[in-house]
Amino acid sequence: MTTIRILLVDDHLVVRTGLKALLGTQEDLDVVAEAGSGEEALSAVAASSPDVVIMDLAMGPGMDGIAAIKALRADNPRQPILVFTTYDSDADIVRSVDAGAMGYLLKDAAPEEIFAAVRGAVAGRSHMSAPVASRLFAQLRNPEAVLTPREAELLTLLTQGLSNRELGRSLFISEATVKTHLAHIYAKLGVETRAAAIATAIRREGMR
Amino acid sequence: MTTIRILLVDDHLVVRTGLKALLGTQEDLDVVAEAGSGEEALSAVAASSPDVVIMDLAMGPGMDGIAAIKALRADNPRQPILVFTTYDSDADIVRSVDAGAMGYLLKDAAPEEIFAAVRGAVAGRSHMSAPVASRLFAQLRNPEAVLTPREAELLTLLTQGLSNRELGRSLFISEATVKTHLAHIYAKLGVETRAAAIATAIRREGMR
DNA sequence: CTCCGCCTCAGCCATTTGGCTGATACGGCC
DNA sequence: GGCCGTATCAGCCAAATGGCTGAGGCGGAG
Repeated sequence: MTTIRILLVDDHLVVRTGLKALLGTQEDLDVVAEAGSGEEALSAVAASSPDVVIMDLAMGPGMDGIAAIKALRADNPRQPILVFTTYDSDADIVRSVDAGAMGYLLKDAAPEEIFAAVRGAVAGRSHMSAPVASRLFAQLRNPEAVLTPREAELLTLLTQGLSNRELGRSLFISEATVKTHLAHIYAKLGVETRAAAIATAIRREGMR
Repeated sequence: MTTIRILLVDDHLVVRTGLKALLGTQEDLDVVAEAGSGEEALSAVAASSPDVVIMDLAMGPGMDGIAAIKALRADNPRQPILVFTTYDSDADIVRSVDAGAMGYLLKDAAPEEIFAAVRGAVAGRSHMSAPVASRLFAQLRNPEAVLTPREAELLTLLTQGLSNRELGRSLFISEATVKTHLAHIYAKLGVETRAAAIATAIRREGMR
């Protein structure tokens, strides 16, 4: 049995240490490199060409996890990448899978689940924690609730606290159009006011 | 030199493992118990009476970190407690100190800082990570920007997406009063609209 | 006791937002 | 070619929001 060589990417030393300790209990798993940022991750992959990359999404200033995944995939499209993060926001999940992640683990996952996901990733199998999977299924069940690109763009600005006038100016569209988009967004999010939309978006969609 | 007996409280096994590994490198520090929830923390303290409790604030369902601190302090007012968390939100900092925490560490703190904080806590010294301290100082510099209890209460409901009418009903006050409070809140947060207030509150004050 | 901060409420008015209906245009799909 | 989803815009009207001034009660600090 060949050992699986792993790169850990997380901006918290404590998390890296803990993960390394847990993975170290398995004979076939070996952490060969660590990175504290997206930039470091890129050079670490180039230097040690790991079998699997385990990456946190939230990573302080600079390149975030999604961007790092994309960059890694651009260099090597077959590099298996596992997302390992605290939150299961719809937006993060979709963007991660979109960026090319092989799996999506939550930080409260049981060690066995993590081990299985790592081994599976090398074998080409993808894995998601149960709460993550159920969220994805929920999205698939009512695709009409998925925001269009333009709506998502508008929602992002909305959560910055912009008024309709400002939204129009920022996106080079009229206020009328802004109102149309907003009405659609409200319907899809299941809310009736801008305030609730912002609250929902920041909490549920992970727009921070 | 007597060894310092530590209780770790964090709902993530990975974090507990990492922290234990880091603390284990120090001869005088010994993790004698772990807890994955506030409830577990209470019985763990009763069972092993640690010298220091290191506690995460965010802890899944059930009792949160703040409540756990209060409960611990109620049982034993001299129990040193260190908060160890990811975010440095104003609200969390103030509430932690208020609840009786001896220190406030961020999860990206250097190991040496964590060790020093633990040893200091036992000796009766309090410690806060630099970003945390600067936030507290900022609050002290302009006390007029601190929300009154009633305003904070209103802001919490505001971030749930309630309308003025609903806010009034929830707090048993007239809409006129709601508007007065809101005007004060906007001024203190440095925003001009409800939307911006919600965005600011959720992101900066940590109202999730 | 007096002053001040906090909480409460009222009225007025300008602006913003939300709900509605309807319309044009473009691109992909069958 | 026709249909559908997306994006764009208009006009109208009701409701919600924000800015302003003013004011009463109440409790703590000086």
